[in-house]
Amino acid sequence: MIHRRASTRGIPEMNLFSDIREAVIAALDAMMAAGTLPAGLDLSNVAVEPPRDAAHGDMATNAAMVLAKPAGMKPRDIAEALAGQLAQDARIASADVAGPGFLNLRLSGETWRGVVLSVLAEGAEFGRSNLGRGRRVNVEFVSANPTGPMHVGHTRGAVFGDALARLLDFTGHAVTREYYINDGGAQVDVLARSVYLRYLEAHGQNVAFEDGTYPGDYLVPVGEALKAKVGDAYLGKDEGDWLVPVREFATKAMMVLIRQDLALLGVGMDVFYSEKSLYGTGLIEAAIADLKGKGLIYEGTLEPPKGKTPEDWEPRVQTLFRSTEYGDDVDRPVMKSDGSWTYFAPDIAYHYDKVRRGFDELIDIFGADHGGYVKRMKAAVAALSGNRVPLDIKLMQLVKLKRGDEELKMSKRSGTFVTLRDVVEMVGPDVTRFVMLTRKNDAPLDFDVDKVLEQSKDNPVFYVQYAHARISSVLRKAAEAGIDAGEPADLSAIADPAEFALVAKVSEWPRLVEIAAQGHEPHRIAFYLYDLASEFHGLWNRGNAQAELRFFQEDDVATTRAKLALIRAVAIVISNGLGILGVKPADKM
RNA sequence: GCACCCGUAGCUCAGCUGGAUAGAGCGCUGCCCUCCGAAGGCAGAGGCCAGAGGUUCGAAUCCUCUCGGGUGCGCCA
Repeated sequence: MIHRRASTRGIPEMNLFSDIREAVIAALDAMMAAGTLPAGLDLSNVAVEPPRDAAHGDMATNAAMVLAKPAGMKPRDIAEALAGQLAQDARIASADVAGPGFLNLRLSGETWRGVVLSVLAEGAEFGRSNLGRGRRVNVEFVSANPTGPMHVGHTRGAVFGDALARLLDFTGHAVTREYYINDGGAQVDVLARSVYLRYLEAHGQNVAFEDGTYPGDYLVPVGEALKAKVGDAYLGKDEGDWLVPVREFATKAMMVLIRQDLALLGVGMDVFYSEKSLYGTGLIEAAIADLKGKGLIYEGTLEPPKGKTPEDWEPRVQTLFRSTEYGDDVDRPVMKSDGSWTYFAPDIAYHYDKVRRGFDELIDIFGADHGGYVKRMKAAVAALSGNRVPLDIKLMQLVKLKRGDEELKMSKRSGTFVTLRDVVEMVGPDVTRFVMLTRKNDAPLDFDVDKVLEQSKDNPVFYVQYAHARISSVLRKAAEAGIDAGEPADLSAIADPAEFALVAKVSEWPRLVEIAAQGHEPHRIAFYLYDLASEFHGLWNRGNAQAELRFFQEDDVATTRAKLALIRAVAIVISNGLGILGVKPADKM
């Protein structure tokens, strides 16, 4: 029987690996109590994992090897004794010592059938856990400058951040999704001037887009809207008369655009946080004062970087943050020599505010070109929070958009780039999301718009969706035949090793989710789903040769119902996994 | 010059916080569709895990150094 415990949310959590690990720990405790093992051993390194090779059984524990040294015993002797102790557990069919001291466990058929029932009972909750214990996590992502529509590069960060947020939510964290609007710097002035040119254009004037303006025609309607709003009020006026209101108008328009883009992907934010809102409220000053109070702000002069001295380098005194105290390579300026803040200062203030809002953990998702920024940001958060709040920064590598061998290049100068909207319109949100998550964040990603639409095995999106669709198809067929798949059936027809192997894969799901959540690695979900789909398709294919492995058994309702339970469990996991990735499962292809 | 990321099969990449004989897809080779749930299936070849030391019972994984690729490096956000 499967041991279930209630989480603090009252949700039953079936996690076979932690269940069996508990059994192993209990057995080791019993052995210590009986004197078979020395008392007081540290068991924290004892692990129960799926073996790499299925021939080694269903689960393996390294207990004997980890404990050999502290116990002063031979690994194999410990393993033998542990095997004897575990033999009393009804869930464990056999325990064999192998290799240097692994204990390979084989679980009973009844255990696997119990897993199927648990999965059906938990349904959409299967795999959900209280790992995070309600800790408050802030995930800041996208944060694209409000100067234009989102492009492919932003898409990856958006999908990653959203999937990570869903993953953390699924594992019991209280997640806030946040977008930092960089509306405080020179780039929004450039935006304002560009919109002003479009505004002149809307009034029938001929304008030239020089360097230092944004020539993209996505600003044409913004210029027209501005005309509709203010008429000719800004015609022939000095920049000083219109810059501020146009900037505000344009930024607002861009954020509407960006929200629409995010919505196309199914990404929603809880908070949009304006950089500009930090100025004039004393927040920056307060953040810097906080650091100053800790002795981390001083006036000083930086050394020129060796080997790459800028032509016009002159030593100058600046206000510096002693980030080297917290592992950075050099101290960083927070104030320019003219007394205005550097971009780093509002960033410090922003993170200061996040800490003050009471988050237990911060995650920032940046583009890879911000790699040089990681250490100072971590230093700032460590200093501001007194090392209380961890900050994890995920750097997103580039996306190379391709169509076959042709690379779809983008050029910011000409104003032509492949937008998020382009991609979503070409392949759809689900495919976009899944593909963006089939690589680790720190590995570059090739996105081939032809390949991702291909209906074949080497396209993971299709392969996973196809598995779900096949299951739906069998369930439809069963329904037509009047077979009720709803009630838990007698599952004794699930008995083939190939079926157990599929259940074993299903049983890994809660563990996999935890690993992915702890590492902030949503890509693991995508790879797992591919493995699971592969296992399922494999069983399906074996049904070609062995009719008794087919899920739908013409004249045997009891057997069919058992097998339907099995594949429903698979469908539940696929559906839950896709849910974390933000992808809708397909019922037919 | 310094910092960060990366280096795994011909190609594109996984590798579950240190486990057993390092995996998948593509490509390649050989079998397999009169019928069966074949938008495919089975099998095989292919690896000095960039290199060298170190820690450990045990290293692709941790540490040090070297080589190679990418990114970044004081009044740009």
